[in-house]
Amino acid sequence: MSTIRDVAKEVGCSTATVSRALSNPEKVSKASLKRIHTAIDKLQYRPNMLSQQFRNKQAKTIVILVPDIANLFFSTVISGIENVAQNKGFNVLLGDTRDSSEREANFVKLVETKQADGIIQLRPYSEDSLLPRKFVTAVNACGCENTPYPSVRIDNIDAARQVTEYLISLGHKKIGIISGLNDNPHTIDRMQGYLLALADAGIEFDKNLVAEGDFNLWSGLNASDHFARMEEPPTAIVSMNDEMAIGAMKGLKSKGFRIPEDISITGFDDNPFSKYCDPPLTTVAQPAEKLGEKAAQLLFQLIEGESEKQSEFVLPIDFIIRQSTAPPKK
Amino acid sequence: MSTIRDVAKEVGCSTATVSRALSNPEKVSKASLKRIHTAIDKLQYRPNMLSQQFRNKQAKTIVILVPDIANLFFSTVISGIENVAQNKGFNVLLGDTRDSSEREANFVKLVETKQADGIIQLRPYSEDSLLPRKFVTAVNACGCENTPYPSVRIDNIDAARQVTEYLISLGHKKIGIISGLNDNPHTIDRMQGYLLALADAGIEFDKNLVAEGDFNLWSGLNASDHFARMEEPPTAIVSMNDEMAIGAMKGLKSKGFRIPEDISITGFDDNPFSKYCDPPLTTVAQPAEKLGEKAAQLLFQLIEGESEKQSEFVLPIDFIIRQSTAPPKK
DNA sequence: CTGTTAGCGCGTTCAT
DNA sequence: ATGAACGCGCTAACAG
Repeated sequence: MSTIRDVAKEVGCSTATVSRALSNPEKVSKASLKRIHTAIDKLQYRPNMLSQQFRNKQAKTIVILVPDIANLFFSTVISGIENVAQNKGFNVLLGDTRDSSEREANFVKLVETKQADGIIQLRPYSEDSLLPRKFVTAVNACGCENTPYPSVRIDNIDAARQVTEYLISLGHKKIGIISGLNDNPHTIDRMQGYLLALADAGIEFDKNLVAEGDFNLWSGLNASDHFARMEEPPTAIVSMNDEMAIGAMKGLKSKGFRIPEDISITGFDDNPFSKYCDPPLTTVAQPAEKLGEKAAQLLFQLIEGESEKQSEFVLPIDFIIRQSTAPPKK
Repeated sequence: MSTIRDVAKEVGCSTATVSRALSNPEKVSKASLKRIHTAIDKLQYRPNMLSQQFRNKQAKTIVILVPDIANLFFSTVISGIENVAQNKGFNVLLGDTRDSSEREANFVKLVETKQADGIIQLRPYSEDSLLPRKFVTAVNACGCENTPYPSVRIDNIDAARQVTEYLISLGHKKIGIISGLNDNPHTIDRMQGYLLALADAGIEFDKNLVAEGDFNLWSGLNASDHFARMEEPPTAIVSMNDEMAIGAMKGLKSKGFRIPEDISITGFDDNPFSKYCDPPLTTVAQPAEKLGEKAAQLLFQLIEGESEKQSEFVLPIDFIIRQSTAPPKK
C-alpha cells in the first residue's frame, strides 16, 4: 500500500501539502488540490488510520459492555448507540462480557490503553463494579438508582409500581411476582416498586408469592410451576421481564390455567414477540433505542469535555395494556 | 499518562528493556524484570496500544457487517464470533449496516485504512456486493450458494426441502409458503428447496400459494391474511423464518384456524421464542453460534495467511419437530 | 542480558 | 501557499 510520501513524490510536493489537502483543503491551492487527488486515485492511496490515531491520540472508538449480545433488549440499545456513533464518525467495539468480570476488565483496559475513547456500560452498577475509574470516560445505560457516574435509565421502581397498581385497580389482591436473581439491582428496584404498590393498597406482602427467576424464558416456565402448585394460586403475576412472562404463560396454559381469565400476567421491556404471543402481553415498554442514543450522546459530550462529570437522565416508560390482564373472576 | 520512557527513566534502563520486559520477559533478567514492574505499578504505566498497533501494522481488530443487530439470529452469530475473537485477542467492531451500502462501504474502508484486519459479512452475497475486494481480508457467514469468497453457511436448499418433504410425508398436498423479499438470496435458495420437494412428490406448484414477507413478525401476520382469505386455504404453510411463522400463527388463530388441526406451520432458525409459543413451532435449527465461530476461525486463518483464498464450509442443520405440524384432517 | 539507533506514517510547527 | 524538520510511543536490528 502506498503512503502519503508516495503521493507527495508523485505530485512533486511535500507530504505536508498532501496532508493539508486532506484535512484542510481550504489551505491548499486549487491546482495542487487537483493534482493531489489525481495522484491519490492513481496510487489508490488510503491514509493509514492507525498512524492518524496514534498521531492524534484518539482512536475514535467507543466500547459497549454488554452482558449478553444475544438478548433483544440489549441489542436494541446497541442499535441506538450505533446510530449516534456513526453520525459522530466513531466506531463501536463490542464487549460481550457474559457477566465475567475478567472479560470486563479487559475491555476497560482498552480505554486505558487508548484503543478506545470511552465506554458505555449496559449493566447496573454494583459494589464490585470496575467503573467509575480514573482515566476511563464512561457512562451507564439501563442501570438503576444511585449510579455513581453519568447514566441514562428508566425509573424501575415507578414502572414496577405502575404495573402492580394497575393489577390492584383491576381488583387483584393476591399478586405473585417472578423476579430476576435476588441480588440483581433491577430485581431490587422493581421489587421495591411492587412492594410500594402493595403497601399503598394495604395488601400484606407474602414472600411465598415471590418466585426467583433469572430473566430467561425457561426460568419463567420454572417459576410458573411454583405458582401452579400452590393451593390457592395468585390471580395475577407480575414478571420482571417479558421472556419470563412468556415462559410462565406457557407453563400455566399447559397446566390448564386460562390467561387472563384464571390468572393475569404482566411483563417488562416490550419485547417484539410480546405483541405476538397468546394472549398478547401487557407490559412496560422501555425506550431501548432511545436509551442507547441518549447514552451515546452523553458519552460523546464527556469525551469532548463538554459535560459535567456527574449527570443522570431518566427516560419515560410506556405502560402498554394488552390482553394478558383482566379483573379476577369472582 | 506515563510512557515507556518514564518507566525506563524511573528504573534507570533503556526503553528497549522495558519493551522487552513486557513482550519477551524471558529475554530480561529477573532483577530488571522486578524493578521494571515495580516502576510500572508506581507510575501506573499503561502501554499506548495506538502506538503499538501503528508500529506493528496490526489493529488486532475485525469488523462484523450485520444488517440488523436487533435480530436474534444475527446477534447469536455475533456471540459465536466474539467467543473466538476474544480467545485470539482480537477486538470486534460492530458494523450495523441497516442494509445501507453506503454504511457498508464505510466499514469496508476500515480495513483498507488498517483500522481493522478483516471482515465478516453476515449478509448473502449479491451482484452489487462490495466484497470480495482487493486488500480486504473477508469471509462470509450465513450466506448462500456460490459465494465468491471464503464462506460458512448452511445448505438452505436442502433445509427447505426437508421441511417441505416432512409436510408432504404427513399427507399435505396444498402447502403454502411465506417467503422473504423476492430478490433475497435466502428466499431464492429456500424457495428452490420447496420447489424441489413439491416436484419430487408430483405436486404442481401454485404461485398463489406464495406470500411475500420480509422476515419480520408483522409481515408474517400480513401474509396469513392472504391465506385466510383463500376459498380453499392450504393445509400447511412453510415460513422462511420463525418470526414470520409466529406472526402468521397469531393471524391464523385470530381468524379461527386451529394450529395444527386446521393448518400446520413450520419456521426456520429456531428462535428461542419458538419453543415457547403456542403451539411450539416445528422448525429448522441453524447452528447460529457455530456459524459465527467457524467464520471467525476461518477469518483468522486468512489473516495469518494460513488458508486458501477460496473455501466453503457447510454446517449441518437440525430439523426440530414440535407441535405446530400434524397430518391434515380428512 | 542490555543499550543505541532508527523509523513506522502522519500532522504540525516554523520557516519561506 | 508550500516545504523542511521534528516527534508522537513503541519495537526491531544490531552491537556490545
